Amino acid sequence: MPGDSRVDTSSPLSHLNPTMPRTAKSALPAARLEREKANDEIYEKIYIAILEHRLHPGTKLGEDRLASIFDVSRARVREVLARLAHEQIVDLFPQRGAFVAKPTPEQAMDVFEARRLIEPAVMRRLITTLTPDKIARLRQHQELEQDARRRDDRRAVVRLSGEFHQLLAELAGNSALARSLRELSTLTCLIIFLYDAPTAISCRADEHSDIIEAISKRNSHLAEKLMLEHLDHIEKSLSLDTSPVEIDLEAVFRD
Amino acid sequence: MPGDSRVDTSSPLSHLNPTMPRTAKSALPAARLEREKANDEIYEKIYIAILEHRLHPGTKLGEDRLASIFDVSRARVREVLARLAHEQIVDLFPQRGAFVAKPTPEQAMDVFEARRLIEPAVMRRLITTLTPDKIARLRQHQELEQDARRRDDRRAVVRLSGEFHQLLAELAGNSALARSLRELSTLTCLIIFLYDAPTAISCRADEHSDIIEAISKRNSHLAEKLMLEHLDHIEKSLSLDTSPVEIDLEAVFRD
DNA sequence: CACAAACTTTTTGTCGACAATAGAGTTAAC
DNA sequence: GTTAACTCTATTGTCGACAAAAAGTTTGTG
Repeated sequence: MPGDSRVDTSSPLSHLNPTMPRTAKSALPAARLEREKANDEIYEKIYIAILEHRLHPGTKLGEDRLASIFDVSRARVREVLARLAHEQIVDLFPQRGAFVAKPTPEQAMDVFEARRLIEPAVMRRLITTLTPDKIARLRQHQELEQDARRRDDRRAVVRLSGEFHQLLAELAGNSALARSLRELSTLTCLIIFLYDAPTAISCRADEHSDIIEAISKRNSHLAEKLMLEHLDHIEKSLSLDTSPVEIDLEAVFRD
Repeated sequence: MPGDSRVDTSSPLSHLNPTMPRTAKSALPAARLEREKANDEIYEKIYIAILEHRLHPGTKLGEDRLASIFDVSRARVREVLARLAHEQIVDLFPQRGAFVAKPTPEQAMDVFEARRLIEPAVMRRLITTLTPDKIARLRQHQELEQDARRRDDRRAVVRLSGEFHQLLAELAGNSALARSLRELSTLTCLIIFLYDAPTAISCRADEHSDIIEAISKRNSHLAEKLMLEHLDHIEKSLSLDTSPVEIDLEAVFRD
């Protein structure tokens, strides 16, 4: 769930601080969740649209435009855009508005380097804390993905591929790593759109399956190796060396 | 600079997308920066206050209160609080307001696990890209820290200790890792306040110096080892096993 | 005396309006 | 024909006011 509405009921040490609501009334009223949802829904709609490449990097997200589309006030839209901006999904230019982010090649390389560091660790942690339930959830997600592939639904494939990695991190059980990987994963979606060499398909179909297999056999070494190869395949299929920030028009038309 | 006002002038591929401002007029007008600063300033004031333990975890941050303190409208305060909330520095309870975050022991352990993963990688990267300028900046920061120690300014010491790790990540040159580490570092400040065993001092004085020494000698192996030990020392000085979320009052007074 | 209900106060959520600025279009001058 | 300055429009930034909800207070009852 992306919209992390932190209605955290577990507040430790609350007895120490008089400013906290004392009577922690267990589960929350749920009535307000509907209110909250309003904002989260429009957040998620934009988020998904971007992940699925229905909204291209660089496109402007005008406040009034979105406000009338979702039939809410601009203030709500503004809040959502701020959230997206903080997650680096949109760039916010002061006095100019919000644009879907366009990670630079440098950023892209940084993202992959970070993923190569974090994801093997996620594999290790996931395998040491593995349960049948977790394997089931992975297989379940894998079916969704293969379904989308069979339907040739490119957009869903891209999104689900990203979500697969997020799911791995979530199941691994380290909130900090999961948080980081979520951001890296969404950025990767943008990067793939911007730099994917048109010939190559972003993710080979069975690599995720292979990884799940290695996990379910608790073969940590293999799982890490497959993950690294998987990340390398994705990065190799990109052309990050091209188009350095500005095309030198003079050079193009010289002589 | 915490307030990441992304006035990114480098927009690659902008020629591909007609919705982007074409004439990228080099450096930005600077007049608006003063406007921006207004918000960033109040962000940073609260941020620093929390890092320095002048604002304790759990304290309520009322909007009206802050608005009159900083003499701005509530809307500005709201925006800043949203930003802090996204960085997990404050918890935002719907319809109730903003409170300085109180990471749970589980979160705390996750944070340290993530740091043990990321920071050695930061050491490696920093050393492979080391320049005299970077060493100078590290030494410079180190002096600030020792100064604060001499003055016995505990608050500054805590903050500067955290910033040291952020500086390392920044100098290492990977934006994604730097971003993650920034969050982890600020969370660590909160964690230290909540769980520091009162006997132990949070950071031994010379550990940072030792790390800088290892870096300047380009001894990656040693730097990584020292960093891991440093993190272990911090974590060991905490009592994360105590106070599990809720004190069982009945058990306390039973028989 | 304790507990519960109703009322009051305080605080947050939401919205619409106004001011300020950037970008586009237009006109004029060279 | 190209460039420069100016105007005009559309969009963002900012604010104050109103509505809704929670916390605090008072009152009444067992």
